Amino acid sequence: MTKRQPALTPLTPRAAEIVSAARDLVEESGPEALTMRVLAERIGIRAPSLYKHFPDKTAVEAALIERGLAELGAAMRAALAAERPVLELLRTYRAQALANPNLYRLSTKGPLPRERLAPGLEDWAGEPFFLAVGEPYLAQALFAFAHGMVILEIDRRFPEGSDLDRTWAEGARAFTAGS
Amino acid sequence: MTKRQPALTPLTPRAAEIVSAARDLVEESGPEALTMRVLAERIGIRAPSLYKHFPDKTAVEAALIERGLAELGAAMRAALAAERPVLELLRTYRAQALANPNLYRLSTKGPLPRERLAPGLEDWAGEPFFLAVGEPYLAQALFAFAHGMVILEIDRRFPEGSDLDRTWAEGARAFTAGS
DNA sequence: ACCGTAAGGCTAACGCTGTTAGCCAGGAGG
DNA sequence: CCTCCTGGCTAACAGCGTTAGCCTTACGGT
Repeated sequence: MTKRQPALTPLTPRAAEIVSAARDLVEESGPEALTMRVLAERIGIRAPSLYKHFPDKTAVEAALIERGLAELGAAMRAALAAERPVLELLRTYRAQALANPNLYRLSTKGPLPRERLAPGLEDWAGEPFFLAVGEPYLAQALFAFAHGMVILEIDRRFPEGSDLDRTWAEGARAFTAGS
Repeated sequence: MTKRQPALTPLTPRAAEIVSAARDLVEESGPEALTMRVLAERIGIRAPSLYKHFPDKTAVEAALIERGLAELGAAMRAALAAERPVLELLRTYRAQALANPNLYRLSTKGPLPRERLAPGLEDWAGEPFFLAVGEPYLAQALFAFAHGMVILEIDRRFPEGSDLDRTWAEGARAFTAGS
C-alpha cells in the first residue's frame, strides 16, 4: 500500500556523529547557532576537519533536513490509521514540529536542497496529505495550512495569547467540512 | 469603521534614501544580499557611515518590513470591498507577496521585530482577515493558509509543475464553504 | 618487513560579515 | 569668532565558511 520509506543518504560512523552533534546544537540554540567551528568543537576537532566528512555546511544541514523529513513523514503515516485522519494528521504535524522547533525552522528557512536529499524522500514525506484527503489540490492546501500554522506559531507571529488550539480546530473544520 | 493606517516610524531624508536602496537591493538579489557594505556602496558612502542613520542592520530591515506590512495591509483593505471578500483577499495577498517576493521573504524569515515596528501596524495589517471572515479563529487559520501558500510558492517547495492556482482555489473553497 | 596510500587530524590564511573607535571637514548658532 | 553637531572617513576586531598544505596513523600489497 503505502510505499516504504526511502533510504537516507548513507553516512560513515563519524559523519553520523557529526550530524547528531549538529542536531543537538541546532535544537538547543537555533539554526543560526550551527557554525562549523562550534560544531567541530562539540566533537573535539577543529572546523577544517569537518570538511573531511562533508563537502560543505549545507551538506550537514541537508542531512539534518533528511532526518527531519523522515521522522515527520513516519509520524504522519502512523496518524493516517486514526478514525479521523485529517484531524490526527494535523495534530501529529503540529506535535512533531513543535517537538523540534529549531529543526523545523532549519528545514523550512528557504528552498529545499533537493539535489542533496535522498531521492523520493520529499514525495514520501508529503504523501500522507494526499492519503488523508484523497485529492492532490486539497492536499497541498492542507499542507500549506499546516506549515503556515506551525511556522507562525514557532516564530511567535500570532498575537500574544492567541488560542491556537482553537485556530487549529477551526482550520481542521474548514478542511474537513466538504468531505 | 476600519481604522486609519498607523504612521510608520519617521525617517530623515537620508535614512529614507538608504531604506529605498535597501529595498531595491533586497528585491533584486534576495535578503541575504543585503549587506551593510553593499548597501553603503549603493548610495556612495562607506559601511560605517550607515550607523550614523541606523543603530544596526536590523533597524534597516525593520524599516523595510514596516513598509511591506503597510503596503500589504492597504492592498488587502481595498480587497474587502469586493463581492467575495475572502476570495479577493487571498488573491490580493498572493499578488502582493509575489510582486515583492524577496521583501516577503525578509519579512517572514523569523520572529517579527515588534519593538522596532510602528505601534498598531501589525494589528492593522492583519485586521483584514478578521474583517473578511468576521471571526478571529477562522481569520487566523485563513492567514496561516495564505502565508503557507505564499512562502511555499516563493521558496518553490511545492512539487515542480503544481497547479497552484487550483490549490489556492481549493483552499479558498474550504475557507468559504462554511460561511 | 617495507613501502605506498588513504583517512583524518592539524595550522595558517583568505575574503567576507556586522560593528566599534576615533578622526576630521563643513555648516549653524550664540 | 568660537563651538558644537552632522555625517562622512579609515582602521580595526571578532566571527563566519572555506581552502591549501602539512603530518601522523593505519592498513594492504609485494
